Amino acid sequence: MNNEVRVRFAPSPTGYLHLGSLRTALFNYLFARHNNGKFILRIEDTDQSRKVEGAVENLINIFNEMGLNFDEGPGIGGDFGPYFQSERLDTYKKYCDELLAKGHAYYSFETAEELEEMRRVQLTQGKQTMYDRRARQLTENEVKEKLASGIPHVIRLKVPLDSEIRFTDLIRGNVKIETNQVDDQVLLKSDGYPTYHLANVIDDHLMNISHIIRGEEWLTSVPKHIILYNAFGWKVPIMAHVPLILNPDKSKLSKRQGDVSTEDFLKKGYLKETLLNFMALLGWHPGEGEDREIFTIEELIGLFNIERVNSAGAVFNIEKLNWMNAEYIKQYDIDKLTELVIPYLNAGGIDTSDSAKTKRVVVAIRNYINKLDESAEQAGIYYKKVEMDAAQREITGTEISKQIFDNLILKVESLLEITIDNFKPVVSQVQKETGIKGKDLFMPLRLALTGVEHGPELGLIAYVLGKEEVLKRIKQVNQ
RNA sequence: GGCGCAUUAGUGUAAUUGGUUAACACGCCGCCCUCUCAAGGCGGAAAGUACGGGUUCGAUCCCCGUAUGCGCUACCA
Repeated sequence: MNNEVRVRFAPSPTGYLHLGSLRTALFNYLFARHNNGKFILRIEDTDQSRKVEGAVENLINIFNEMGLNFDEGPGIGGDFGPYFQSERLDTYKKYCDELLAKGHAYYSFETAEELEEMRRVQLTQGKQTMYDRRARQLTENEVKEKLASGIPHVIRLKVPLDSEIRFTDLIRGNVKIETNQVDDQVLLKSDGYPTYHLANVIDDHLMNISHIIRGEEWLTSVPKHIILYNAFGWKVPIMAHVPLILNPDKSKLSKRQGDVSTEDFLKKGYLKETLLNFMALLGWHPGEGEDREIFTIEELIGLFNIERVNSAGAVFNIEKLNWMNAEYIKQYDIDKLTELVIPYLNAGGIDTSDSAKTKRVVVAIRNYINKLDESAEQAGIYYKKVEMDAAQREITGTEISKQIFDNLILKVESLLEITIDNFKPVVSQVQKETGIKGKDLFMPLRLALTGVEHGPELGLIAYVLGKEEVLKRIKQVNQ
């Protein structure tokens, strides 16, 4: 027996990665890495009606992009494959037969309509809606006959009655549920595919999963799983059910109220570092005395502790996400950032072939954007032609303006080049020498350089345009 | 309806597992910087810990009840 930590992320391939799933996966990842364990991907594709083409490839791509690497899974390999549940049907069948043989499961032959009718009646009687376990009454011969005549059937879990299941959740503590509340869950569907509950338990056991970290929506089905583990005589993995992520109105985070897919956030220009950092802190905190909120993934791994995950749902606050993303953008390595920004610039119709200028532009705009898709808009001013209307031309044409321009031209010409912070002192110098200050000084300059009355600080603009262009633009206005 | 889980400023969280003026961050407001817009700096408003009972010398923290929210209640996961 070894104590290796092995956790899994087990999504059903729905076509995109929900933020809630990303966080669940992240918690699994952090937990695995923190404990030098293994992080496994298993695809739960047992619902044939919900199959989505290309979903698995897409999923794996996103994880690669996010830098969350699996140790085992589809396309990666591992000793416990296959990692698609749809390829493990024989295994489920075999274990289901074992359950049948041991009397922990039974055949059931109701049609969908019969079940619906049963539920309808229960509802009108104000009773709990669950399978009334009627097929438990079938005699051995009746079952044999029905089987022989080819009536479609499912196999159900024979839940032990009048007892109680207790378990400990790493996040929630002790939970207790009476078995009479537990449905005789279908284990094997009439199409021969297992339900989540059966496949999940068998795979977690066979794949040596030590800890199950998954969404809160599974909490109430834990008793079914425990009954199964017990029926097989298997050890129950340690459980941790993480809280849900909520919309601002506290409902479960859903597509109706905005984007929920990780891909969408990436597309808008939220950095993967931001997303990881932010999602980790949504419902988790490293503990007392820690006021930082910006963490690298390595730091998160070092700090992570599943027991410190909060047990209440957390509202997804996009304002704070924006703030954090802006923080990352401001600190990011400039070359890497430039590389990331270029596609957004191009998408906005900006030509980035002058790579030196592009980099200067990124330096200039990084303090002004929350996410990368705002880049083109912010950068526009650096690529726009100077066009002034009559009123603006009047400002740049005054005697005062001419004085400023003449003075400035000489100074700029003597500069080797305009750097990020040497233009401002030059303007101050002009101010001293001409006695012109404030708006009178800056507005003519701003207009001459950009043709616009608002914008980033002049020093930045001059830096991006460069010495040559600055002189050219001022001289053009100063004719 | 039944069962389960949750509940600290608008939001995310903290509070040495009973003793603090209940802290930090986002957001908001104001001031400073300043040609403008951001960024940055400084400051402020904002919860008496859902409510009601206990236990205790003392409860955000432990127990019970109520309310509210959410989850589950499928041959979906």
